[in-house]
Amino acid sequence: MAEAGTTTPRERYRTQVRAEVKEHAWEQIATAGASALSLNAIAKRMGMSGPALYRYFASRDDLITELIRDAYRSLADTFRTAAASGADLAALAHAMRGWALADPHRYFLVYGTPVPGYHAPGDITAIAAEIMTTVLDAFAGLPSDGPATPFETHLEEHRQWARDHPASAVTLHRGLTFWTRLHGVLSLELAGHFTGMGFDSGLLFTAELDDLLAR
Amino acid sequence: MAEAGTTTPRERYRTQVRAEVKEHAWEQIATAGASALSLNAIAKRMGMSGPALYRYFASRDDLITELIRDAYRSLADTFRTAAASGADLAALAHAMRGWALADPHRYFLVYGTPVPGYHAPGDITAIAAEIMTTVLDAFAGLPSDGPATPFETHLEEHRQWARDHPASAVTLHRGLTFWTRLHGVLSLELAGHFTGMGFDSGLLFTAELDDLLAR
DNA sequence: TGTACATCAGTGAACGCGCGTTCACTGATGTAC
DNA sequence: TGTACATCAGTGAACGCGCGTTCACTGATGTAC
Repeated sequence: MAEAGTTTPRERYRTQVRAEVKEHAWEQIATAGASALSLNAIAKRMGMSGPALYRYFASRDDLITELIRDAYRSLADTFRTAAASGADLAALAHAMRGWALADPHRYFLVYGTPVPGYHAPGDITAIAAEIMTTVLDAFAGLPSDGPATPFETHLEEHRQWARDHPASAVTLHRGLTFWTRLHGVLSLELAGHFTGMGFDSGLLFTAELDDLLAR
Repeated sequence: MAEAGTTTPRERYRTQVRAEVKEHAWEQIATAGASALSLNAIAKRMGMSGPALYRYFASRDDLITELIRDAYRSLADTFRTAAASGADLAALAHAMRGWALADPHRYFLVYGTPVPGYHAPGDITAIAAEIMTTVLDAFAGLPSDGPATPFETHLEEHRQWARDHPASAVTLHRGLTFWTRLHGVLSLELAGHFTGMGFDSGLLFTAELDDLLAR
């Protein structure tokens, strides 16, 4: 029997094949969109028969869920790593932009058109919360002066999502704004709504960021 | 022969069936997503055989393109109507929010995850430009003081998209910011990324709008 | 007003396709004694 | 070190399904004289 914490050759093989399936899945998503993802097509590309993949994923939905989880995880890790190495908000924002541009299909799998009827399992929701926490932490050091706005007053009593976070309502608002503004530029840019307009969307992103931090 | 500008019964019938097909198409998109849209399924729902629909739409892609065109058109009309009745920027923003909330699937067909390989025909691009023009017009009356930022300087020489619009670079920037910030809140809200967080996303939207107009 | 013809909506059969998934099976790899 | 057994990866056949699209055809509606 294998020691605890050791991997057997079979386990390593399994892990490797699963990873290879996912790689092909991402390729397919990039080529034809997530809705065209097909286990049979992936199997064919890998030189295997269709049913073989059922040794590795319980179903097509199972594979997609795992891709979504990986996508969330990779953003959370990007943020955590950046924050751990002392990144400020600007660095965090650029890390996010880099993550999104590196693979737009991955961005859209997380933040794009939702699939009707699909509900993410709880652990994915937890990762989303982790991401938000990183953002709030990054704001925690900044001074939050000025009178509270109506929305911030509202947040005082509607902060379930940040129940365990010590940030003030003003900070929560700044965190949310950070989040929505970055997504505003990124989602339009990645979906191609700026193509042909002529300006550099990277500069627009930076301008938004500057405005955001110049409070 | 029918007089010019008159419609024959047959023409009226055609128009009506086409509209009915589209209605069922939207229902199907709402139920299972745009990728699951199927001519055969629509035909069945209408009590017709599949091939019958080919009298009304050249292909499945043709139908989808028309739905996208209709979606763009309805937003453009919403804006135009609002602007024509003297709406200010706040009213324009709320009109947009209303349009998006009235039918999230319609919003996502336009601003959601792009379909790999799909290129909108020229007339659709023209509608998108019309929408942007309405936004810029609404900003035209406002004072645009203060020193130009780096991005605004960039816009001076990269304003192909607003070639025919008299707005200053500062105004162009404000128009773009208006656009990205509203989409930032709306896209996250509609995709459900705020569900369970506890706050009222309408108030966040309004807060963004207030900040935007309080320059 | 009636007849001959043209137009056009809709049908049913058919083609070829790929999908997800199940099942019984083969053959290789690992495990226990 | 060798033998008996268990585990597990992968196959091929099969099921049932719905898809987009074409085609030859029927029957109703509209048009011309």
